Amino acid sequence: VEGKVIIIMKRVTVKDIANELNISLSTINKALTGKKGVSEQTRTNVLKTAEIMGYKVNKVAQSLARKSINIGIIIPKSWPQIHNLFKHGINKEIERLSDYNVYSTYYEVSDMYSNIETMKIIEQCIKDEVSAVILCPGYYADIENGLLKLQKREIPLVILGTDIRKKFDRFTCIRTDGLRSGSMAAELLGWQIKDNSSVAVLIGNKDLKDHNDKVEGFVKESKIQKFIMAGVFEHQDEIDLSYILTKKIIREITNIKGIYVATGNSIGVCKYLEEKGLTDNISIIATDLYKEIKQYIKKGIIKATLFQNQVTQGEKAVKIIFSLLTENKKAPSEILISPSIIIKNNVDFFDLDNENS
Amino acid sequence: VEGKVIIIMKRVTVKDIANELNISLSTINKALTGKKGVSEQTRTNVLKTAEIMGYKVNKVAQSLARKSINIGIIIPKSWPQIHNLFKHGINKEIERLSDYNVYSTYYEVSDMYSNIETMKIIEQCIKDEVSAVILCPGYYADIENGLLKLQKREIPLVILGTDIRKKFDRFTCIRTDGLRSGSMAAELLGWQIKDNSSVAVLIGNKDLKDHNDKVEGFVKESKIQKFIMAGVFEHQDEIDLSYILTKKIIREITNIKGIYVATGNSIGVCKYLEEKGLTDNISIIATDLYKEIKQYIKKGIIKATLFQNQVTQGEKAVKIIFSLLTENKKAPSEILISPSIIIKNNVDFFDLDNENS
DNA sequence: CTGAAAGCGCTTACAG
DNA sequence: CTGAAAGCGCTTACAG
Repeated sequence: VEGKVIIIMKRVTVKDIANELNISLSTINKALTGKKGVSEQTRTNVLKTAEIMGYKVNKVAQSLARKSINIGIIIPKSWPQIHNLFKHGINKEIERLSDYNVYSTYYEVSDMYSNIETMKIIEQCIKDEVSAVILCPGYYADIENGLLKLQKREIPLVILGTDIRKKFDRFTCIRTDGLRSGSMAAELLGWQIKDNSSVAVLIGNKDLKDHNDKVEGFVKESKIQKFIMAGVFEHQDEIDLSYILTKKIIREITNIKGIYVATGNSIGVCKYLEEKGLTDNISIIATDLYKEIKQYIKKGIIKATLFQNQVTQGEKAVKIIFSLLTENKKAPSEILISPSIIIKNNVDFFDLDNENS
Repeated sequence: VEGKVIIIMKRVTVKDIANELNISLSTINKALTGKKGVSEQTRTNVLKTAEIMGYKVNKVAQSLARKSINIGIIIPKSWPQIHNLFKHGINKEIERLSDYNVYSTYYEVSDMYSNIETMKIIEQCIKDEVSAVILCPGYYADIENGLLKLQKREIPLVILGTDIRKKFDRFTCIRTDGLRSGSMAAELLGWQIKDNSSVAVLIGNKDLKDHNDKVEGFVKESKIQKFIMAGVFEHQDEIDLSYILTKKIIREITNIKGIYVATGNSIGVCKYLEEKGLTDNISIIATDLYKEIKQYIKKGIIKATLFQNQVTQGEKAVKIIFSLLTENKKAPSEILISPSIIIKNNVDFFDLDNENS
């Protein structure tokens, strides 16, 4: 038939290389995987020949033969609404890789501020000889020593949802793009409110780069959208605090028409506006998605939310570790993903208990 | 450490079942995979024991041992802007499964209306003994006979982007949820235009269920958003036609403030409005994403587009076929996915040449 | 209908 | 430093 295109991958195997060079399989393997016990000359030779012949390791055969990969996951017990999403993504991908001889060990820390505890757990991971570590988000500070220990043992690390200042080899941060998230919020808000209205932004903590990025992106786009940025407020991810802050904002800012809540903590804001009957006058753009937020979207109180795809982040973390460990494929030190825009008419697609992508 | 949770998958293998029952491996295999050459009693016994012992086939080992899987892909040569996205998704997933002994054969048809050609190609697929078929979108009619032939030979089929009337076993349609897409478009438009403005909808063809669904969803939500639905127009996915239609719409509909283009063919609309300097007065919600649409979004002429995630659809198609063939896991006959909302500030995340998810 | 053997492409002790 | 052998968990001819 005209237009038929067949793509068959003629496999090049270690055996082919062995035949080509008249060397044993074990030597080939040592050379290819960087293990000791081969002369530098043999190694170079094997590597070069493999390259020329177009050899690519067959991960399927490899995982059948090698030892297990054990991924350690450090995760705070607090705020399960969000952390369970990461967990779900991680588990989903590990499940998918279970035939590849991959499993996981979970280590729980009490809350998002547990630095000393986290340090201890990192040491435990090392003792347990985990193959890699995934660190779920928290307000981490002073855990640099722990990271250094992982670094020294060449244990790969992926940090989810937050950034850390230091960049190490074999360390990757995965999070949403804060700058873009902020601009997206302002763009959506701009469709809904008139020029020269006032808007406010609520974030968790002014010390976090991610939170500041969101503000910066928002401010930039708000100039284009022609509304007035009336202030940034810290709610420390406490519902009560955001409730009180909203009260203050409503009282003090004249002509306030929009609020952008840049973390998942938007419930307090909605609660206050609902109680005071102000929901028709003020548009809320929220962040992330869980049961309560879903309800506020359906009621039309939250107009849109920027979902940070925690499930996808969790999946990516496992994928990155797997290709680093099996193919020695290095990931960039920072991966910024795009938040998804969720509105009333697509919120039901995001069934957080099951599938998310 | 407190809170440590280890999950180790103790593997149950065919050997374990063989030992348990004192039967040979080949008999176990025949029973498990539904092949001929085992007594019904043995089969039942094996199946029951496997169930009880929690046996799950190791796909890694399986794919190392079995014959190749060859997926046939039928794809129109026309409109590469969109079809290349499907192709990209399919290739990406096949590449990921290449270690699993999976490859592909592409069969090209001239355009989206080539029914006779498509029929011939289906027969060619059968001759080539493909393991499964993926059919990329077109305005198919009268290809039912071909589908029946696949059905008779138990060759799984996945149809992308469109629906077919008949439902067969082992057949799956993947496409975006038309009803929701329509409502989403209306919701976004509702943020941007005043109550009682008029809006119009452009679709490809009134005979297609998918296109009608979009209209239906749009009409439903437009009542809530309080704007007036002034008409539905067919553009047959021709740029020229949509250009002329837009002219007609502008001339005849008073107070027109919004246009929803429900297929990828929005370029003609933008062109007309841009030429006549009407882009400030009329909001456009488009569908899908390619270079030209990207540019119109950046210029602010298209306010938002509902991207139908063709790449994801392609990936899903391959995944479905793979689990059907290797685990006998049946997929539903219809899979509706959610379109992604793309606006000015997140359009750059969608780099269609590389990664899309 | 049932079973013994070889092989898929790799890795891993172990011996030389 | 180099190599021969066994094994990961399955499938596939082939023989009985």
